[in-house]
Amino acid sequence: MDSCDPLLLLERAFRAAIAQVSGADPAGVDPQVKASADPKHGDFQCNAALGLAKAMQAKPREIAERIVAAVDLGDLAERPEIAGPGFINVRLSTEALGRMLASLDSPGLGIAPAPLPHAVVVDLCGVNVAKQMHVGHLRATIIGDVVARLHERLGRKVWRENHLGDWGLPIAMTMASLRRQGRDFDRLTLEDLNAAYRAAQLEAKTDEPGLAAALSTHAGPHRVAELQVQSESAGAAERDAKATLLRLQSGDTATVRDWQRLIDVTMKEVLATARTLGVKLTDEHSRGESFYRDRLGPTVEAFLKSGLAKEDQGAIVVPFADRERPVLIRKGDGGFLYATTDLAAVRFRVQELDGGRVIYVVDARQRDHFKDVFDAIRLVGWDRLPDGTHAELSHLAFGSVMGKDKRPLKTRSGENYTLAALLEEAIHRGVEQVQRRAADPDAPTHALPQDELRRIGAAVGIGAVKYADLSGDPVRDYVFDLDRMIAFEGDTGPYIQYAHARIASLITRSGEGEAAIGASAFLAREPAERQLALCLLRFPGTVLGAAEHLAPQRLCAALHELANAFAGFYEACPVLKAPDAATRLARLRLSSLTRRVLAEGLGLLGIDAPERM
RNA sequence: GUCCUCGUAGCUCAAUGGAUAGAGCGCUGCCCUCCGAAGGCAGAGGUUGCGCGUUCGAGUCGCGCCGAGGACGCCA
Repeated sequence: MDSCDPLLLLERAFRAAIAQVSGADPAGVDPQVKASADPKHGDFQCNAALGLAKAMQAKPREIAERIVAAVDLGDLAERPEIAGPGFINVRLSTEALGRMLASLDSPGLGIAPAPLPHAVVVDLCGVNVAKQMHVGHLRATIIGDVVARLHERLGRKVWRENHLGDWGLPIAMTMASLRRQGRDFDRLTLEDLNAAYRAAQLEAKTDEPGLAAALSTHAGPHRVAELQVQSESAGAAERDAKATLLRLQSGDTATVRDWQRLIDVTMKEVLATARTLGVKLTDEHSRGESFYRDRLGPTVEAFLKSGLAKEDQGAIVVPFADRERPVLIRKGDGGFLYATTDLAAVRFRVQELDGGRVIYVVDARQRDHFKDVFDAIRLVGWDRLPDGTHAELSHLAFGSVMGKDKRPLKTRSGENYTLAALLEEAIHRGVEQVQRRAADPDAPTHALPQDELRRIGAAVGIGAVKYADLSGDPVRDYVFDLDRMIAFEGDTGPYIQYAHARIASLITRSGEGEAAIGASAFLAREPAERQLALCLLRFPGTVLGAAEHLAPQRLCAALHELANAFAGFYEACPVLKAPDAATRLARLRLSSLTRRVLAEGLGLLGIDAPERM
């Protein structure tokens, strides 16, 4: 089977050569082959000679000579050149480039489905029942979706787990509050739930510290009385909520029905938002906290039985050897905490979903929490898969979305932005852009009907927001700036979409059919053609690396580079006006493959790639 | 107080331990006889927060400072 990844072929060849020269076991050799940053250093370089110098007591250049003499590259490349202190520079042959491009241009685009044992579990979205989605959920949802798509593309079984906050006192409080108001549970909107949730939170604030302070500072009797009344009504609300929670836990029919109603109302809007975002998230991906309710007691029991947990000031905690802070798994009143639920969830995901890789796409502020949970899981051995191997537990931590003032994003009136409002604005801006361009009589979108323009505009607006979010290091905060995100210039989603649309348009204008283009040979002789070809051949490795390192930004950067490489090619090598028919077809084929890779890459990012825009 | 994350060009961000630290935005000057100026070419802009160490080689790894943000047992 001929690989279309030059890196793999070169690594194989150099590993053998280095083993021969150094006498080491080939399996343990790191060939240190990488793409050259500068074309004048060749297409690839092998840096292994520099590190071997000391152990072999020879000059690096001398070792490089011996590696070059030993390496068998077949017709992959000419004889490598040695440069600088001992770099080995490799320039691929035109024949090899053409052959690898042809191999890449297959239905799978060179990404071999290599289904590994065990599933991948991605915890994403993480909404709470009765709460509006906000920008924080944007990140958990779209980053999680991309991570899931990447693994699916590699042939892995992927479980998308939307771990809803659908259980516990906050939900009971909201229900109790709505019932006191005499609300009709069949006519609720998420807006209503959100208001009730906030009201319930407010009611429950006992302000006991305030009361104590008022007493100790001898505040006026009026103030003390006021605080006492507030505290008493809060106490009543809390008792009401706790009673509601008890009824829910004991399965009281009416209470359970109302609870289900709250979930339905919330999920209807969450799933609608997921559709707007182009995220693969449906009802079947919901598995909320309530799912684990019968597993919480046994979880604590298991930790107690194994001697890993102990009682401390009435609570049950799991201490760690390397830090002061223990993790609480049961409260003094017997209630469970979110760590308990997460412990039960990790166990379920590893042992019952067969998750060999369990990924939590959650806010970076919960880093310590996940460190505790994962460490506790390893202590108790619940990271062991049915076949005895250990699951990899990862927290893909992401930073906050900020406003231009570098503070958490607010609307002009100072309210928290709902995700729905944010997306609506993005779509509006995208449609505006597309309509403005369609006004140009030369634009292929000129004669398109309005609803088609709106569809394209929505793809641009949503693509802009998603790309901006995905193109940076997830752990860092970023500033939400629609003007920058939606620009057709620069490292943006619309830029890549536009590059894709332009290539599609170029191919259409050529008048050549898919069959004629596909039958042409690949030719990459000119420097700009070679650069484009090398960029294309990097794609399979990029997808693999992005999945392995949970780094969507790598894929973004690769697509941006590819779009740029195409611009360079287009500038230097006439396509439609190529010197002869064969060259014209060959360049069209290179263009066509570029378009496919861009579309595939955007697809992995969950971003639409319109043919015209 | 303890712990975690992040400090790279004016701004937003890249750079599996490799050659002269790269893009984009913004700025200056040129360039549309491939389709749609997505851009191309040239230029200005850097002590990679500071110091010490490991290494043939450090923006990258280790230690210590400085700065910003965050998390810290009975909320989730």
